[in-house]
Amino acid sequence: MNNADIGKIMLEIGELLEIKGDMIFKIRAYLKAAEILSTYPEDLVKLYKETGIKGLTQIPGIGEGLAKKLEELFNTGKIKYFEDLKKELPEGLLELLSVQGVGPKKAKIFFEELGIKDLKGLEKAVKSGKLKGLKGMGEKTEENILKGIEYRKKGNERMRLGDALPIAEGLIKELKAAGAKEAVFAGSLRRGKETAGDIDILVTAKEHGKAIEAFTSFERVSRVLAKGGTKASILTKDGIQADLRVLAPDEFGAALNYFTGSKDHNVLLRELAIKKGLKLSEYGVFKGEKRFASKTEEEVYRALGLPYIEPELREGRGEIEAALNGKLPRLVELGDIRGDLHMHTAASDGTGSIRELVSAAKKKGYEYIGITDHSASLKVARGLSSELLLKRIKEIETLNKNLKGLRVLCGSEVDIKPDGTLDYNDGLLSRLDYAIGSVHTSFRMKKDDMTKRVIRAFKSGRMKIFGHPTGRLLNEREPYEIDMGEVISAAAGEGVALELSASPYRLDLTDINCRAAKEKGALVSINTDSHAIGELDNMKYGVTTARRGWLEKNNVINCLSLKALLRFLAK
DNA sequence: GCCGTTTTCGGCCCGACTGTTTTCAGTCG
Repeated sequence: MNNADIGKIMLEIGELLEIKGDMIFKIRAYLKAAEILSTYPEDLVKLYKETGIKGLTQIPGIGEGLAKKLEELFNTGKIKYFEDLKKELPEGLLELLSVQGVGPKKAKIFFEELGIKDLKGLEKAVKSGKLKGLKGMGEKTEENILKGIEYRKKGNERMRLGDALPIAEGLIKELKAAGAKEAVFAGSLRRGKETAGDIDILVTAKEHGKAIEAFTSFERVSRVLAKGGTKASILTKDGIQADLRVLAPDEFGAALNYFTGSKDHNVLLRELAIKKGLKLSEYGVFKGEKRFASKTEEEVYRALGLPYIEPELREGRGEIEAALNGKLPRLVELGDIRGDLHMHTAASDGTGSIRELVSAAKKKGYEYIGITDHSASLKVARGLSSELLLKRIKEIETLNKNLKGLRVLCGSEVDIKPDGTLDYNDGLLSRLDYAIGSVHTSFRMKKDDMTKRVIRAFKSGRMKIFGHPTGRLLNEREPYEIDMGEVISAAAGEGVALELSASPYRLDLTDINCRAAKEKGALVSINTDSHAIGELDNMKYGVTTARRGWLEKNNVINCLSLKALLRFLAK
């Protein structure tokens, strides 16, 4: 049972309690716990085994009551309270909550009045007109629920950051061209989250109507969902929803803060405001009726006695406490990156040549790059034979002699075989500048075995970077089972850097694991894993994710000078 | 159910919109 599973159980308990109509604050405690537990950096089962119930109550948001339920779950695999709830209310009701416009109250009415137990039942009931006559439900409600069910069926998954960001930037550009004074995106996109559910855009404009008109008639619009005096929603041709809000300049900062979120961050800010006898809303910070901060985000934070908090940190994961104590990290920036240590050429499964990569890296102002084609056994990616790799070492040696301002390192992305050995022999590995060890085969190993496999490779002393550590592909493939807590500790101990793959398909390490790495003293290497020249530009996504993981320059090996990096690799 | 420069009780974020109402509940972000 991993943390995500545990969080899901807490979520389901909370939602069932909502439907049941239990105390709102009890419900909130469960929902909050769900959020905290599912993103908790340590393996919770392990934490319990090592520290007992005390360790669990150390987690903010987990008190004695929840800790006991967790204990029961870990020991028996079940929570009686949850099982009883499920007897009372069918589990299928939870599906209903994912339909836009259906919340706990409606779900309860559907169950009690019509015996609806799941989504299918709801659809049938709507279509046969059974909702009419229920309290508070008319034609419009029926229509909306049907639309909601259709939308949900389409499998509207969240869009990857790398797909959503260019669309948002495109919309911003068009809005500015259409006369918007300021135009920015907010929401999870601004916080740099790995996926976005929609695109929130805020603008200030002289004429509100004009901005709305422009927004709803862009080329990329496929459908206008709503259009009013100050806001509008569209569906783009890429199938993502974009919401526009037009604001007065003097409320821009407060609105930007509010619409950037996260919800948890906002709630905590508001609680802080209350403690100070103030009120915070999307219109500003108020003392009584009087508004005294709203123009810029800096102003809003200052009014609450806080320094500016970077959007990537606004997840309600301790950033406000850190801000209060003057302990906010100085987050790594794209400009701090001095090189890219993971890229492929046409020799294996890439498309470019070393020379092309060198020239592109020079344009970025990099001091070094590492060429890391695949190793021999990875036949699907045309991994290099030992002979070819030896040739490659010589080739790069020669290249470096005539190269100014950039050093090319000769590395390899070496497969970690199922038994934990590396795919080239020791002698050959020792001649490389470094090796990235990666898992490309036998993804379905048991958690324990996978963890041992990787740690054994760490202990070889021949790999300096652990490539895309969890193997996930966003929206496509779940991570393989591995105990990241243990892996991160081992990485810190063995001097292996954990890769943060900047590929928008991976972003692996996750933000949460980055933070755990920082706390345990493991270093991170932010690499693009480029297979084509243009992919070198993906570095920004990696840096964003690193920032979400609270990483600073000194946590990242490719922020080191060449000299310091070589020292790290030689260790 | 959690939590404490409001500390073991009594708090727990704020506002808009929608659809159904005739003053508001439910849902959403």
